[in-house]
Amino acid sequence: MVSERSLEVLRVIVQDYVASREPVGSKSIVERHSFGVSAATIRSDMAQLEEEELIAAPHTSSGRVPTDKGYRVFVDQLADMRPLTSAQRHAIEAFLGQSTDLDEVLVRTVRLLSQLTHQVALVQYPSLNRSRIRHIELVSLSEARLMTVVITDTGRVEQRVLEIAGGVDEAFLAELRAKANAALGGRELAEAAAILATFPDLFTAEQRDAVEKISARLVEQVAANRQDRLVMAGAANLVRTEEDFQGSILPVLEAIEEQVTLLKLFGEMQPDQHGMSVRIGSENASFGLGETSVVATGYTSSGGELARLGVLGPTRMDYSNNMAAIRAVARYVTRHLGEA
Amino acid sequence: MVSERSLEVLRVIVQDYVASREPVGSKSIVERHSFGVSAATIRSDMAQLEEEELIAAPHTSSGRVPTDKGYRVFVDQLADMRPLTSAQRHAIEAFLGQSTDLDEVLVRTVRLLSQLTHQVALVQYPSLNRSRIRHIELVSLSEARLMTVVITDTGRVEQRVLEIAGGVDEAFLAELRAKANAALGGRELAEAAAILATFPDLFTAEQRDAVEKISARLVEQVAANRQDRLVMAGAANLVRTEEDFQGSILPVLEAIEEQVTLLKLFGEMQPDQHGMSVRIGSENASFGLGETSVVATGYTSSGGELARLGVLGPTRMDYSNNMAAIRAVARYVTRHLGEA
DNA sequence: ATTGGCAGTCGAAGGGTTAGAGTGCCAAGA
DNA sequence: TCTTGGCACTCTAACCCTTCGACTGCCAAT
Repeated sequence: MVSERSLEVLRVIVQDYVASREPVGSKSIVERHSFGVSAATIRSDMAQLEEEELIAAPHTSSGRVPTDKGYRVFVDQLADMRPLTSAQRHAIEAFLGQSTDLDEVLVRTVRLLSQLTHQVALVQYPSLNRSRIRHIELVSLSEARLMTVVITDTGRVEQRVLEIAGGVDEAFLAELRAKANAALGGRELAEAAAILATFPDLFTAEQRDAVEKISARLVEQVAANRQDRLVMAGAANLVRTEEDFQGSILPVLEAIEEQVTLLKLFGEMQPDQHGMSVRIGSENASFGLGETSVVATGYTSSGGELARLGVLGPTRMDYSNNMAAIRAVARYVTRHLGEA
Repeated sequence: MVSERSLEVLRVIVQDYVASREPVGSKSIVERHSFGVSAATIRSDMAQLEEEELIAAPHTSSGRVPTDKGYRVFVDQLADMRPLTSAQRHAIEAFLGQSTDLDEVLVRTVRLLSQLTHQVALVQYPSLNRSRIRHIELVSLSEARLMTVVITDTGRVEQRVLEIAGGVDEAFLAELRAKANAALGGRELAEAAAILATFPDLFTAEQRDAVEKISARLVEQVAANRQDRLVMAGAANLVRTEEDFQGSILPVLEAIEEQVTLLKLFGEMQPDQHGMSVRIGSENASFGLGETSVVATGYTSSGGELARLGVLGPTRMDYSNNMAAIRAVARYVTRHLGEA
């Protein structure tokens, strides 16, 4: 059992260690904080914490360092999400305020987040399942090449190129375009596949082949969930914190470039009662990221839980600050995208 | 003056040093290569090279290492661009063969390049100046928000969102869309601004305000040269070669994320008679990249010199292999995009 | 429960030595 | 004039040893 004061000691150990990267000793604790007790007393508290495996010693005669379990307790029980400074709020406004399209919003968001947290920032593309189709465009690029564009009410534009042997004529394209827009405009993406399936019947036998091909492509395009992509910024911060990684940051950088791993990890994260998810060190071992922590939350564009955004960095990170920054940014992005 | 054999010695010093990261000594040269002379002779050749500042000694009694000037001579006079292995050619085919739209081609290209060279790969978005407008789409997203989409014959889609106070009605939008497509379809992007300037006169006084706003946005959109963006992959390779950087790789990673610096650097590069550009170490000092080399070449999509692609890495890199890989990939991409 | 005191432990830092690789130079040979 | 073997010299990397200092853990006293 850990006493009340012991938890307080854990808190300052986490804070001091995060701030200084030096193992924290009992003496420096009584110097820097006013516990009103002596170093020996702090030592016995530290013995308790060590008993519970919340802190550990790199070597016998050095200060103590939080374990992953210690960080976990800190995040769950001790971390206060202190509100951002007004300068920070101002930065968010200034940074995101003038964005035009979705891509731009995401890129600016991720840059902002990496600046606020000094970590690698990640933003997942929003899911489109609940969006509705605004417009479908078919453009012939050349003899045999055709481009299909789907525009949704969330401002997302999906484009594909496909080849049609023998080509298609403009009149047919116009007809298909008109029918597609009439039938699909305003519908949710999820409905599109069923509707498109009936399309070939609306055309003459000789056109049917092309219609089927185009429909198939549209279905695929509509199903292509952009949630399988994420935007990243701040890789330089990884190098800056390189010393916090026991091994090399190479696997971490590779995971970031792969994206797949991170998307899976994002998918597994369970939000707490404040909507924040934190995964710490060894909790990510199955992803080969046993020395990194991920802090994330969800954001929504127009209706429904849509996607996640957060940061990734060494276990030794400023959780309080990062959680606050992420929450603030997520709220702002949600508001900004919700205006659509 | 450097003798013929001295240059040959420079070549093997570069090759061996690149391969082993160890300073090269006269003894190891006679062991690994058959010059038919003794170590003492090689030493006098090395004295010549050192006199010319083509090689240097990290400390008095160690082997020699190429200087930036030495790499320069190597690249200009000694490097042979040995053709790729058939396995490598095969990889290019397999990797790029199935790409659909432009974005996809670029992303795949940059990944491929980083794999072939083990360096950070960079691909600049192609210039659109010579492309022609295929289609213009105006979509009302909500009361006051409108999306403009410009599609070009190179398969590029540019989208913007703008706000129109008071909104616009569908009929007007349809009219504007029709007129815009009639007037701009098939025209080069460069011509668009002039044509759009005449647009407000075609509409009634009360519509003019909205038309002006939309036209202005389209002009901006058409002028927005995508050449100011680049795609990047293989940052992990930087970490892998970290020891080749005297200082830290931090400024390099930052430059990569900034993009602006690299685009300027790309812009300054002068192709040699084979169309390849190589900038070595201190030649990039003005960009804060005095320890990195950049190898690049141009590629074209449909007509005209369009954009650049290449790799960036430590001065100690395998120039022969990288130049060959870049040239091969650029040729393939040019061919692939030219089919449009 | 808290405290001061004290012995004990361990890593980091400094100094000194050694082994080895490599050069530079020179005088002799082709 | 170029090449060669020999040899003295230089300098680093590695190793060991010692010292210094920070911290803990324990204990007896409060």
